Amino acid sequence: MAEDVFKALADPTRRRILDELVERDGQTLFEICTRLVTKHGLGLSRQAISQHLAVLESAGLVHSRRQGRYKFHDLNTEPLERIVTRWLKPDTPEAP
Amino acid sequence: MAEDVFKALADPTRRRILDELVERDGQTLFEICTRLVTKHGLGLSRQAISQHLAVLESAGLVHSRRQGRYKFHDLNTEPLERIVTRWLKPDTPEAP
DNA sequence: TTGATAGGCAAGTAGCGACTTGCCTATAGT
DNA sequence: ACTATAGGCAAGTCGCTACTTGCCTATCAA
Repeated sequence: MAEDVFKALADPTRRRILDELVERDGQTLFEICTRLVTKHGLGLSRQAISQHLAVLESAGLVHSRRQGRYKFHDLNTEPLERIVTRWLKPDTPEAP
Repeated sequence: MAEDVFKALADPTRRRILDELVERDGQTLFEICTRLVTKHGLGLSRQAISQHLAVLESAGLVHSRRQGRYKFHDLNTEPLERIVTRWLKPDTPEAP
């Protein structure tokens, strides 16, 4: 649903997670945690990030694949392209 | 800020308002109210819509011009185009 | 001027959402 | 078998936000 995508994008931490995944796909929960802490100084618990990833996944923005005791997360930009074109009129002038 | 744009888009009622404005620009508060009620069956007070319009306006998604006792609202899609390209890699394959 | 229309301001309420804490499961290494 | 690592589940707290209610201002028509 578009509803889930918009709600997923509403949170700044979740957008940061997408930022990290667009840099490198296939990161685990712990990798994302340490990245958010070191690079952005966010002091969040592991569960907070886990819940954010669940929201992103149910919105279709992130796919995950389990492998042993690791769970790798991949970015999926497909839902992003759909939602915004909703309000872009077909005659909207493109940047020349 | 992108923050304001994402938060503005997070609410389904505000997205409906954008839907109405993309159909016809320059609507007043009362026009938007009656449209939301009749077309979508939303039972919202006038102030609720007014507050939603304020959020959309401070996000830059809606511009308003006062004229006498009327206030006309216009859609502005410019912020929309910026926000999503953030996660679209340059090598993202376009639909052929 | 009076009444009706279009809109604004402010306080209060209720529910959702982000985050934490505590405990539990499963896989890997030794 | 035992320990450490990677992750999950569930309940509880707290703050934000959507919405309402009540009252006030400004413009237009008669």
